[in-house]
Amino acid sequence: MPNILDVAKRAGVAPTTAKRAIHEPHLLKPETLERVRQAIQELGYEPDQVAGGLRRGRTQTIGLMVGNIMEPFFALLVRTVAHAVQSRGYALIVTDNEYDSKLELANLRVLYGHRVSGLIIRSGYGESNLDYLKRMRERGTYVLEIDYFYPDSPFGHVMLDNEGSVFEGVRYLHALGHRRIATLGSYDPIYHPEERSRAFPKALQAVGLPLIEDYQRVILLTEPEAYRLTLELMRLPTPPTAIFSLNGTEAAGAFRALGELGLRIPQDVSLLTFDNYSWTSLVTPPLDVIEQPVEEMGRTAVEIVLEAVEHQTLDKVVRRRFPGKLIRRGSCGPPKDSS
Amino acid sequence: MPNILDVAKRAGVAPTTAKRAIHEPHLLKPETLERVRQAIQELGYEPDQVAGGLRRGRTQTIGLMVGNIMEPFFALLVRTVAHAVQSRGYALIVTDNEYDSKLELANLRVLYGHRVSGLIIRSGYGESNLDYLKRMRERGTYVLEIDYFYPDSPFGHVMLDNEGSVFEGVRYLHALGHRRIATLGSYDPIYHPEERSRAFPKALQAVGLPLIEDYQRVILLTEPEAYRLTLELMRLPTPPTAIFSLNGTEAAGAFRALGELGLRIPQDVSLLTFDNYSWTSLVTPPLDVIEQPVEEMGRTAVEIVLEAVEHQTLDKVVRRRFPGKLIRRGSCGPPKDSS
DNA sequence: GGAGATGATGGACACGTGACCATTTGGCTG
DNA sequence: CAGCCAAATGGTCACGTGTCCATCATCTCC
Repeated sequence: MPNILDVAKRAGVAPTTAKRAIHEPHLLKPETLERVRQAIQELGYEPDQVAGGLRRGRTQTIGLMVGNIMEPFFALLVRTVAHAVQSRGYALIVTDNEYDSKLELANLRVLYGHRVSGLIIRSGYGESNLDYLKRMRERGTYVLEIDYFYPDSPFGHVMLDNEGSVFEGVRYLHALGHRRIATLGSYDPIYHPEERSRAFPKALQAVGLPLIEDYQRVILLTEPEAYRLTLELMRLPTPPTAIFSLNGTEAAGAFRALGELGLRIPQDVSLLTFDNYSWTSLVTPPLDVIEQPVEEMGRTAVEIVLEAVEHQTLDKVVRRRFPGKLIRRGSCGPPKDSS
Repeated sequence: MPNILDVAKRAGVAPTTAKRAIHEPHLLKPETLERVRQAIQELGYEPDQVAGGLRRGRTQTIGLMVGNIMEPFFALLVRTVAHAVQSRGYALIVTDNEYDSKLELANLRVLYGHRVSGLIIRSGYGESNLDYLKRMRERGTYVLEIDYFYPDSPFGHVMLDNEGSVFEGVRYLHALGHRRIATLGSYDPIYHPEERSRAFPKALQAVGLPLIEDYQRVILLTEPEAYRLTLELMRLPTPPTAIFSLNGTEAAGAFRALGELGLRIPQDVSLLTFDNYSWTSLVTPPLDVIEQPVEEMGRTAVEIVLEAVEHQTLDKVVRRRFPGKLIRRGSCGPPKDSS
């Protein structure tokens, strides 16, 4: 593996001059520059980011921790972030936490060990790793939360306008005539500290609807739990006339459950969900969704992180909100009986 | 950021002793070991992988290059590989090539710059980066191909048994009575050098069916191209009675096209596809698929790579094939007219 | 033509670790 | 208690780069 010394020797210049050909080529005489460039070419030299990272104190590396790479929301986020950092010459180390704070801590250690310059994190619930994140920042990593943030978090974040989107969804269903609306999972300060479920009661209040206690259940926002909860809800003596799924993963479980119960959408029950996953437009009927601008959020996150990293303003706190977009396709309609 | 020297000082031992507490704790007196461990704890010391990587000549890092992270096949692969390498103390750098060899080369450079110990790559088509990969191997990176491999590749690979799976799919459709079967994309040595499309004519021959030239079109295996090709095929004077989609991304385009044409599955046309993507079981009818054991393939790839890395047997070539699994759900049936 | 400014190039060192070799300590034997 | 050996601990240096400071050549100006 040739290094910069080999390049210098071959070009007949001092190591410093060779390095300058890479970082400050304008300082060199064109003729010298050309000689060095040729030597680089001939040897196939490529700078060792590891050595550079050691000297610099941080690597040209960004960490991205998501909830679960399999969820299309995160897959798209990974892709967008990967492209954005690559175009700036950084590499992306990807991990997930499966919403588990122990696994999260283990993976944070790995990222810290690799001295990532920046970290974009979708933290899990449960016991907080905020202390560890703070220490990472003290030691040179810029931290930005995405999609969720810890209460009292000292870090910036990039988020959907969850409250506004829930309000919009509830207004939409209310306008269609629905009076009995259920979300798939309700708020809980510890197990489910999520903005969407938290906003739901407020949204009902805003349109003058009561919160139906029977529909309130704390669950994980996964497909199997959403499946079970949907079955339970629809078997109640007075089932909801509309189901509001809090993410696209839940929606798959709900859709499956409704299908198995033989309920027609939207005649028997309306279904609205967050996340415009591609399958939602393939099923019958295609689903009404609230789309998140995932790519814009990802690119913004990278900009914030790299800006802070390159100016070494690690304490800068940036908070950005993005609006959701309601897409109507036909899975929501007036309720059967306006009881 | 405390380093091992700070730890040594605090524990009142020499640096070497402190290092041994991490790598060879059995050499230390239990009492000394305890003192060092306490110092590590108190300082919150964590080894600098960058410095270690420099000294060692390679980092505890594996590169994974996929075609497109958004495709569920690759998303699942990323997740599996990430978990597998993390459990062995490695970090994963993820990139994609969008099946474009120029982007691929740019990203390979990034990976090489970071001195990854191993590389798992799903290469794109077109101009080959084989030379660059060979140079990476010469310089210490173990290379393993996955899902596709270059003709004359000197590297090992982990692959589906594509030919066997295509044979199984064709036998299945033939047994149902189909005589006019089309794949979504046919073989081309340069633009589409893919095992599945290549195996298709042989499979037809094996069951005694002729290859219908009218159905042979070279396309990229993407959703929009599959959508267009499906429209074209079904508008032919003598359209196919069964469509064999070569991957799950194509299947979405085909399904959409068939829906727009008002064709009923499987009464008017049967649809069979590679990849058991989750949406395929949600649509009406649920699709018959050939499932790949993605997770097993990912874990196997990691095992092969880490084994070679840790024993520094970079020239070892391992080739593994995994069988596909046909799952029947109802999207394939007898053709309308057995003409 | 000499002083000073500018352009162009060179040399030395530190980043934190792992590998290797050197030294000290303690226990046992005769 | 000397001698020896193993156990335990210590010291030194190189990995390849980025940064800082130093040197040398050339040009300008009065």
